[in-house]
Amino acid sequence: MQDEIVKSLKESGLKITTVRTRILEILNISIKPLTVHKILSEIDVNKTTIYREIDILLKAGYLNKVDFGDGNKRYELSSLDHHHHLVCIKCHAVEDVVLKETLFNEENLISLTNKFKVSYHNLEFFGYCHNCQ
Amino acid sequence: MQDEIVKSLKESGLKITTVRTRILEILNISIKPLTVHKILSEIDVNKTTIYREIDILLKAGYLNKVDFGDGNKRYELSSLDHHHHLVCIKCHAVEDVVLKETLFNEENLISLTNKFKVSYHNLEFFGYCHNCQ
DNA sequence: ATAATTGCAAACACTTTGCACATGT
DNA sequence: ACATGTGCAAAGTGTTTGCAATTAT
Repeated sequence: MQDEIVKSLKESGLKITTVRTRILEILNISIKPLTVHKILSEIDVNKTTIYREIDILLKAGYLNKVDFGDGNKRYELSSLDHHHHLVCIKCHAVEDVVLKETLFNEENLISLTNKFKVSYHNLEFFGYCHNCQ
Repeated sequence: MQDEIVKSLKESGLKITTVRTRILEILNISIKPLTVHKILSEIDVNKTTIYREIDILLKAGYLNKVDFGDGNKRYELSSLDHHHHLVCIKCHAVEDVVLKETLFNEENLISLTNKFKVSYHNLEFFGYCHNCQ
């Protein structure tokens, strides 16, 4: 694991355990956000531990929760550049996409016209990937 | 219930039942998308019936599923104009918002550069409402 | 040494299934 | 009459809790 992350974890009062390291590794390798179920299948560990660990990593800011609206929560590293996902309705392939226009202007408009201070947003696109069209 | 909807329901082979009518009424009155739990608290009906009914109405296209990422699925009438939500992280108030720039252009770009045909998207904003800032 | 981490069993919450009965058309 | 809708009990999933044992620092 990268020295930076190790240092950051220690500063958060988090120990460098096998499970913690493996979760971060698995998410680092994965090209798409993973469910608890998937992570569990990759590590020989009790499910309670995974749920607790993900909670810790989420709260400490290492992970982002991603929701594809299918009833399964997914997680990805928060260190990735800001991006959204293209989720294929048919084969469930997931691609990343970076918007040409950010939503930053929209968020500013919302702040002015709705008197609502936007902290973050969730945006995912659903449709058919190249192979499934 | 509006004649239009009654006609539409009948054409879909769906009967005009008390439960069905009440669900549509409740969602019509509500200013925000509702959870199954909330709908159940408003109607004296078995939970199984609600789950089944929402599934039917979703598939028939009368409802949209909305996800605020808190683990609870919410539903709203699909007859509403296309809009997104501003969800307050603190008091959980929900406002509707219509973007000045649609995501239509982005979806076209995605179609060209990613060869991915977008069918729909999910977009919700999270932050602090007027009162909670 | 001691605070953080883990496993296990049990509890919880949400959702679905099978089947018999009831209702709308 | 008959297809659609409903209630009930039970089963399925995903997630959390309490507590005792273990591990990293």
